[in-house]
Amino acid sequence: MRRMTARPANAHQARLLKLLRDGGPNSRAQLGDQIDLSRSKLAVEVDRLLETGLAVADGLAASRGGRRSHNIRLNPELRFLGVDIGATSVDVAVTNAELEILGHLNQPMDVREGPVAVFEQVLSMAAKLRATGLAEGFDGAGIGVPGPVRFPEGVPVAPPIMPGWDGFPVREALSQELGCPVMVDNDVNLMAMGERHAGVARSVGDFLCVKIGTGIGCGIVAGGDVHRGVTGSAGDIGHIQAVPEGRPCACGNRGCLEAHFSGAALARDAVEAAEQGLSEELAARLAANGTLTAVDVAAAAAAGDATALALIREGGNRVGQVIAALVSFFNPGLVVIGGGVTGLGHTLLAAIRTQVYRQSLPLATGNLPIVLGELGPTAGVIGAARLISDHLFSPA
Amino acid sequence: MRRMTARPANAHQARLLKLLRDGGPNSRAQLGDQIDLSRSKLAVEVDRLLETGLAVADGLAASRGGRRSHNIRLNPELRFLGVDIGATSVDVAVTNAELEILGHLNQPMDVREGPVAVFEQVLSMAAKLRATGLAEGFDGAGIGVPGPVRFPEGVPVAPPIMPGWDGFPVREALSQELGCPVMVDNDVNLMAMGERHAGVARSVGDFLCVKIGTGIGCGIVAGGDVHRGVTGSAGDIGHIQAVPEGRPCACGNRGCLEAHFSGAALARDAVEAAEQGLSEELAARLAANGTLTAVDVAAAAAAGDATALALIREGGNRVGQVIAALVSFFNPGLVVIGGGVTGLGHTLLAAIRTQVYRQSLPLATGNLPIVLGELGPTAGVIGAARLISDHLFSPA
DNA sequence: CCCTCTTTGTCCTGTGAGTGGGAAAAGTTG
DNA sequence: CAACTTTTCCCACTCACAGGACAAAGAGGG
Repeated sequence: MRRMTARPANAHQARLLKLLRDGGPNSRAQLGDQIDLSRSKLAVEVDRLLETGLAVADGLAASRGGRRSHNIRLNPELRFLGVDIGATSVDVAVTNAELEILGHLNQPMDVREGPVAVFEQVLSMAAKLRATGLAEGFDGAGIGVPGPVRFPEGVPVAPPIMPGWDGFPVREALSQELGCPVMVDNDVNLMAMGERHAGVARSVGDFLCVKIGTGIGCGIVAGGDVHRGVTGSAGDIGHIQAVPEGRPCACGNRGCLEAHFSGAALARDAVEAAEQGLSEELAARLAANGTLTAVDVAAAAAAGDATALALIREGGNRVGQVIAALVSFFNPGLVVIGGGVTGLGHTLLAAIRTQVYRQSLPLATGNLPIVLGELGPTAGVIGAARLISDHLFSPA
Repeated sequence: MRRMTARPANAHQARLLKLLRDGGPNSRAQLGDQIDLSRSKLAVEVDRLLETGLAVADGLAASRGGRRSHNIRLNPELRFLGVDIGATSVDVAVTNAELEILGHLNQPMDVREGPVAVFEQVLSMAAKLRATGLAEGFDGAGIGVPGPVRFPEGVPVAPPIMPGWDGFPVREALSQELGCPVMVDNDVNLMAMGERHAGVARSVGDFLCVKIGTGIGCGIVAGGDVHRGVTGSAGDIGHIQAVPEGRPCACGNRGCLEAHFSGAALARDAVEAAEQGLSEELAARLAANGTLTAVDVAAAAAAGDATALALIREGGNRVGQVIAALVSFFNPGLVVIGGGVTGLGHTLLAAIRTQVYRQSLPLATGNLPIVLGELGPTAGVIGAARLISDHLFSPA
């Protein structure tokens, strides 16, 4: 099949495509209810979408008391690729035009191997997904990278944890390789977009999405749009000082949040506790695997291990303290916690909530839910698909 | 003269009005260069503005090499009222449609006296300005209050420092009294809008405006728009914890930024230092006036008093630490420092800069000016006038 | 099964916004 | 005074869109 090359010709068509994407198949009449257009104009625009192949007819809709309407849906053969490059692993997924995940692969991998090696991996994963018959090609791809991105150009800038990526033309290179349009963004921003599209943040216009993985970052959504800042580094909260004169951090300062709590810091603390004999549970796991991760700490905590619980609580307090400051500043309507350490679950959440509710003013916290992300590892790839579909479903 | 009641009938007219407001008198041809409309259409819309009296003809423009053009300007009889209610004083100013200040009054006053007493004062100041012949009436008024505001309704909500104002229908009451449209916002947001309209932040789309007066607040401008948060309390950074287990604050917590550095805290510290005999300069001023304010500290510092300088530096460090966190989070293109304590000048600025440049990542601080506000006490009233003019110069 | 009512889809025309060209008016420059 | 510019006014033409008329298709009642 030839890939779709059409783009909406005007704002109406773009609007219709987004309605179909977010609301699934719809009858012409239902579309008419949601959009402010005369029936004649609507019919013309829908016909154009059918002509260009962006949408297709899909049988008859149920009757609403009169003549039955024809259903319209986005072309079911459209395929988006969502790529979420984390610090230690890559997620690649294929979605249809409604951003439903049709296939999803995850592989451990170190970003520090550099863009060339990583993209080789990504492309082979994409090829594997294609080989299963899920897709014959891709109409667009969204890529998330764990660092700041100059958004318009799709180029990482000065990424602390991924040297070698600085200035690498990710967007252009992948667009060339995949033969389709590509958009690049920070992985945390994509997670926020994912949760907003299909997760807990559906229909919330102002919220924060804190991702605690190997590092810590924060997606900022203001007025429905992602705020990226002037250099694309907005949300980079890992190096906010959480502890005056605290631990040294890789960035050269002391007391950075990331140095005190993150997947990496937690693992280090756990190993230390195990070696000092503070926790049998952790020691046993260390002996078994030779190493510890956040998952081990979560398991130990679930088993009631006091040391593990204390580690989580202390970390939660640190993060909560920073989030409390951000809540006072930003006054969001929701805070979503996501990333690798969400396995720590309720213990972590409780510690964070305690800090935030205690330290921020009642007006800001009064009706502020602080919840775990709903989509887990798929948030990033869904957000990536959403990014490119937003781009492609806008007037050219 | 009857007040203008016309409003722009469409987006083109609104656009033209804003061009005339921000760019001053302009010829039709110059307007044509700035707006994407055919000459014929432009002529029609300009004529309508002239008909409704929103704009007037204003002589001939200089020739650009051919026939001379007629100048168009906003009706010079339009008057906006800008009101900036601070914790301890009120500013009231009259502007023309181009937001130039024609008259400005300032009076000490305590907000805690409640809305009725304050508005009596404001109305009498407005009447005084009117009596000078500057205005025969007002076409709109913008009001800034020192606390969170539910923006669409123009009602203060749960303002910590102004009990008695909670839920008071400021917008409606003043609209009734003044007989013109009124908009209400947080005073810090208005300061940000003022600096953006006519001060250092001209043409900066993403910046923070930190106002250090009796308390501390922060105006947030993202993508050219003020971010107010879901409950209108965004930017309320005075109660972010700056010192773990620090001084008790009126809010019930400990270590709030505001408890450690603000006009009020600085005055308290200065008195304490004077009484302990740490500073002759401050002691002399205390003896002379019976009290000390930020102005005294500034004067003492200017005279080289070591204690005063130390107080300023320490305060600057505290604020700088918080701003550093906000810079990491928000990634602004500019930070403006304003409010009553700007008299502390370079010493304060240097302390803040040091902290921010040290604690935030280079990508965020690389090209980040941190400067004093340019407009001083007029920022608030200009912002207020801007607020109402933005409202009135939008399609109805 | 027939009749009426409702909903959906199509066609057609009127309207108003907006564009673009040309001519007249009003300048400047040499 | 002639040649050239710029502004302004006027007019015809295009285009998007609304809204009504009408046909098609189905539901439901007698």
